[in-house]
Amino acid sequence: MAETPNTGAYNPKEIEAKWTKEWFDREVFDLDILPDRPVFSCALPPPNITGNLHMGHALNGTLQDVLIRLKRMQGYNVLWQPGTDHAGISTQMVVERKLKQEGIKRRDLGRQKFVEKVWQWRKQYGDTIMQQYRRLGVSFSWDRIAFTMDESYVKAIYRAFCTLYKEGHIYRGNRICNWCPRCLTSLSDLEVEHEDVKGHLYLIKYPLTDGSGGLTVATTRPETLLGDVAVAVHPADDRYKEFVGKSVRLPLTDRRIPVIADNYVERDFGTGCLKITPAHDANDWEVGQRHNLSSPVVIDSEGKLCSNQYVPDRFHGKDRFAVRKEAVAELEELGLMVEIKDYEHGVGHCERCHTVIEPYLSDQWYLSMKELAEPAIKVVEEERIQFVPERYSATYLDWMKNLRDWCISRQLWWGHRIPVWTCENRHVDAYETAPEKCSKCESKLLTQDEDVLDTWFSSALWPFATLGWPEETREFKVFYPTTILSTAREIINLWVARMIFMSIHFVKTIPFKEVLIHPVIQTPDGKRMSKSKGNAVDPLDMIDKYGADANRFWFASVGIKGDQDVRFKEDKLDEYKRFANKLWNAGKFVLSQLDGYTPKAIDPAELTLADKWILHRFNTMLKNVGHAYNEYDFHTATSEIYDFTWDYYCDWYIEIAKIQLAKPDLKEQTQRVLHNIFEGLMRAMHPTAPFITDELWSRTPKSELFDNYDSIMFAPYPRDDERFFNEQSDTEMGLIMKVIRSIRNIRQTFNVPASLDIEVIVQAESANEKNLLESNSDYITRLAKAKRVDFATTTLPPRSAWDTVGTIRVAIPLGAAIDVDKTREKLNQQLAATQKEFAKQSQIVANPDFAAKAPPEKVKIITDQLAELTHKEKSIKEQLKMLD
RNA sequence: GGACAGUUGGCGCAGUUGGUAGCGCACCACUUUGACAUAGUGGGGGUCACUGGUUCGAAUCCAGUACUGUCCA
Repeated sequence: MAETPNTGAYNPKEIEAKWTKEWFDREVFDLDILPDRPVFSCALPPPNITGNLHMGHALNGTLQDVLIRLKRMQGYNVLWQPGTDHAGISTQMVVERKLKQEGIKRRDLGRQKFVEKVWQWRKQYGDTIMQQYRRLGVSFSWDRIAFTMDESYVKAIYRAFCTLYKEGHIYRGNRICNWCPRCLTSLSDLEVEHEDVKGHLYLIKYPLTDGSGGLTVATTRPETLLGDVAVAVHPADDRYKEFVGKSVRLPLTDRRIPVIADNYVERDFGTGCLKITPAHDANDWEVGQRHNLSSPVVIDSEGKLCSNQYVPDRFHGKDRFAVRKEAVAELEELGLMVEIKDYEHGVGHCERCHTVIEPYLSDQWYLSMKELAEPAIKVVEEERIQFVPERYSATYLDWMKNLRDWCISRQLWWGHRIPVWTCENRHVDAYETAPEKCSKCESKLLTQDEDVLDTWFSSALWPFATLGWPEETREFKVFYPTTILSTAREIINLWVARMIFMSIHFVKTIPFKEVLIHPVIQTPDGKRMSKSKGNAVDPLDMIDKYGADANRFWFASVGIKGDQDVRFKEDKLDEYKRFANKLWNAGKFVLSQLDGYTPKAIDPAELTLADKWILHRFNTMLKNVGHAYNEYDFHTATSEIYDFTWDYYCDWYIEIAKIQLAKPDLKEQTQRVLHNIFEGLMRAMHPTAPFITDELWSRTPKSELFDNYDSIMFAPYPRDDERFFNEQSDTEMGLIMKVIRSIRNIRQTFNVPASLDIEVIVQAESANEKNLLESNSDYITRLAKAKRVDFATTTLPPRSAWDTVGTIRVAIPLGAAIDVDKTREKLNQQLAATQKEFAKQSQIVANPDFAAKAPPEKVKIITDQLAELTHKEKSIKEQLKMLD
């Protein structure tokens, strides 16, 4: 029924709806742990609850599902842990925006009410992406969907935090952090996107207080000069040595600031004089610390100029960018602006809202990284954790070895509130649950820290917190450490690294053994897909249009072993849609031929050449697919299956099977081969295309061996069977196929109508080849549409169309119908090609070094080819002569 | 600025130890034969980015250059 009316074409929508319902009704995805089985597990990188499924999710979901389904079929206990994270900033933004439409402001609502609103939103929309994943057919352990704000997960986070706090790894620091003036929160280094921006380099003169001239500093941010506390030069810079120790007058204010010497200054940059603004630049902060300088704040948390003694009244409360303009104008008027150059430089932007980051001096919580990083570096260096492709371990190690402390606090309301309480006597401590009294003085007057934890802090515990840690659950014992983690490369530092050091620290083991880094899907012209640019493709639209299996097939085809970037071309989905249709129709045909057939194993003794050949091809394919999956080479696995199905099974074997099925003595064995391969092919393909294979497999008759399997997804994954490898059949069929193609070629070249029965003359010099072709002439007559093949004629009729296959001549006597000029033209073309090839080959052989240095088997190949070419040339010349 | 990757017919890509360049789409021609026109059959089309090196022999190995992209600062 799953067909488009009147056409017989495959209709994926109907099949996908049917099986999705079936799978969920029967709860086939729920976790089931069976005794004495090997284990394969992985955790889905938790998507954000505000998110929608994008191409990256769909790609990564497909790759993991292929592995999970494969391992499940291979008899493993599998766990694929799904779930979402609470996405502090994003979710808060979304809910704030929604409330704003209702005219409600977050601060008016208050923290508790606001958090309630977020929970309401989460209940209504927070599962959207998980529902979208269903369309892809992924076999998560659906009964185990986790969320980083689940009660048990929260426990894990507070356990982790308190442990790190008590060990001294977490501390509070007053220092420069990345601040988003729109989100009003700090961000970690990794949440800042650096982007090249066309700006200016301003050269500003700071007059010396002794009246002996001035120093010209270079800056991209003149508005920050109000917070300057020094001008720095390089200690070895002869141009400025004499000024060190003097002071300058800060323009736009009356302040005097010193000239200092510091190695940090790059002599070649700008003028070699650097203004130092410790409160608004991370590097300046370091300089300020070294020289014991103060750090006046002149820009507030909202990016406006402060109303304080450092800022002239006229700038109070004005936006930082407005003040930049005004300051530049004033400096020009004062004659202190020496030069303004165009200048392109990297500027940090908030990853979520794209506001320009303001380096901001504030109190934040930090996780000290040095001790935690060390063992995490070791496990990758010692290859206890391996990256696939391997090159990404360098990305990881590079970052881990140059790690700064991690700012883990965020000034948000949605998230895990930092479990640190301060009592009335200023005793500070961390508590896993809300304390009744201070741990030090027993005071009952305690206040909790206002900040929440970075979402990535909770995600860092994902692989073990979802398994119930710190409880020793059964799942934890069975499935941890997980087997693989599959993700995108931009997440290596943000998430993968953090899971590794957290797992080592808390669980004393690695979180996963291999990290699979999949490619990034780009637009057709190689640009990054992004929702805001409007060039993103919605995978759900693609599933609607081409079917989930076609999409999965494409995702698998570009999997891990491929490039690091993949350009999205809709044509490719169409190709795989057509492949699904091809499979569907082949299935229809095969199933229609199985009336009255009882499944039986194949007896290798009772096979025709074509049977042996297709079994050889099938088992070769299975072997290659097995190897490919072992290496996470999804591309090879996919193309092996695709090529076997279309090029060998459909194009050749099914056509030959039609001949054999018509012969009573061959019918049953042909059914057997047709059926065995088709049934096995469904299982081989199931991990990539679960919907169509489940449908076709469910309709395929099966032997009692399969009675124990409820669904194809639990049936054993097919393995190659040595008994069916048969190279000889491959060589022999290859020759027959070449002869058939040769006849087809002649027919087309000479416009012999398909309806016209023709006689074909085949002359083979080799007795073996002759016997082979003769005993399989059925294949030739049927597939080349010949009335009869004549192997006996030694003298060819003069007006024949010819072709050669190795030393075999293939001819069709056309009599008066032959176009002599056309024949001559074709033969001359062949002659030229043969001679060209001959020249090329003989050049190789003519080189004395070739015979001397090349391995003998290679020499033989070339000399054999040369002999064949000579023969071919002779044959063509004979044919030409006959035309005269 | 540092690192990584890519460059093969019009387009998207394969090409595992170096040994006569393949696939899909598109293109041209023929075919509605009873699994499939979302198909079948045949055909045209590439000095494998450039330069140099190693080698009897290089798309393949090495070095450099150019362009494109990604990650990190």
